[in-house]
Amino acid sequence: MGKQVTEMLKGTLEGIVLAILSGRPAYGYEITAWLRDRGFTDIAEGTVYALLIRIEQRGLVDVEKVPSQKGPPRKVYSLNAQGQEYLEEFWRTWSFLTERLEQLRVGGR
Amino acid sequence: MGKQVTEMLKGTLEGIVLAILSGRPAYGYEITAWLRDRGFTDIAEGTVYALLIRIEQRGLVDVEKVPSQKGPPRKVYSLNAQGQEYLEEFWRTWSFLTERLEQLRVGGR
DNA sequence: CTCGACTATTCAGTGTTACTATGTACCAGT
DNA sequence: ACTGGTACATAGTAACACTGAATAGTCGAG
Repeated sequence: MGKQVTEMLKGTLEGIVLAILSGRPAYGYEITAWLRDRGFTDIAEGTVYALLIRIEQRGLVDVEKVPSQKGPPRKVYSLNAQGQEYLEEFWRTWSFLTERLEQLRVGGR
Repeated sequence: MGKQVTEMLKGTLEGIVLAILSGRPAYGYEITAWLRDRGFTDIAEGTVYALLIRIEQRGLVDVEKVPSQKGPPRKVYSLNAQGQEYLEEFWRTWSFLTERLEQLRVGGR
């Protein structure tokens, strides 16, 4: 991908991760793999972990340490009520943005 | 608006401004007013000017100083070929992002 | 049993971007 | 002159993603 995506991801990557977690609990390595799978080829691992710590400190997710069969223990994150609320706010903001952008795209004026 | 929009705008505001300029040339004050009009209520003036200087230095726009009837001369920006190309790349990146997000929104998985 | 491969997390340092808060300057109408 | 609207610029700050590396556990191959 390119630098454009990197900058565009600011603010949205957080929503993406929260949206993933709203479907089911997940841990960092898993989320990174998921993103890579979906075409976000150059999201650094470190980025995801930093983001997870951030949303944990803001109280949007609950964390549980789960032993793994093949590696160090996983930190499994799940969306809590506050996170759910924040995610809904995220979708509203996202809708607002996409609407404006769509207008610009077709109208160009 | 809120903090969420602020972060989401990083990377997209640039595209928004370029998209505006693809419709017709415009100057900073005008662009700011346009944005405010469209609901981007708390985009600071300074932000737009800084952005314009950035894209000018990257060679995406041409600039012309035009005297104004009511104030200091305007710096009118217009999209050049390189900017057009960059804008198209922006739309591709944007499409990629919206597709993923839309999938996440409906699927939640 | 050691080495490499894969799993899994963490962290220090950097660059980009938008915000806040000013400051400068020009013009019109009173 | 003074005020208000027009128009641009800039210094300092905060947030976020990236780079690059370090740390650590498990497993299979040689």
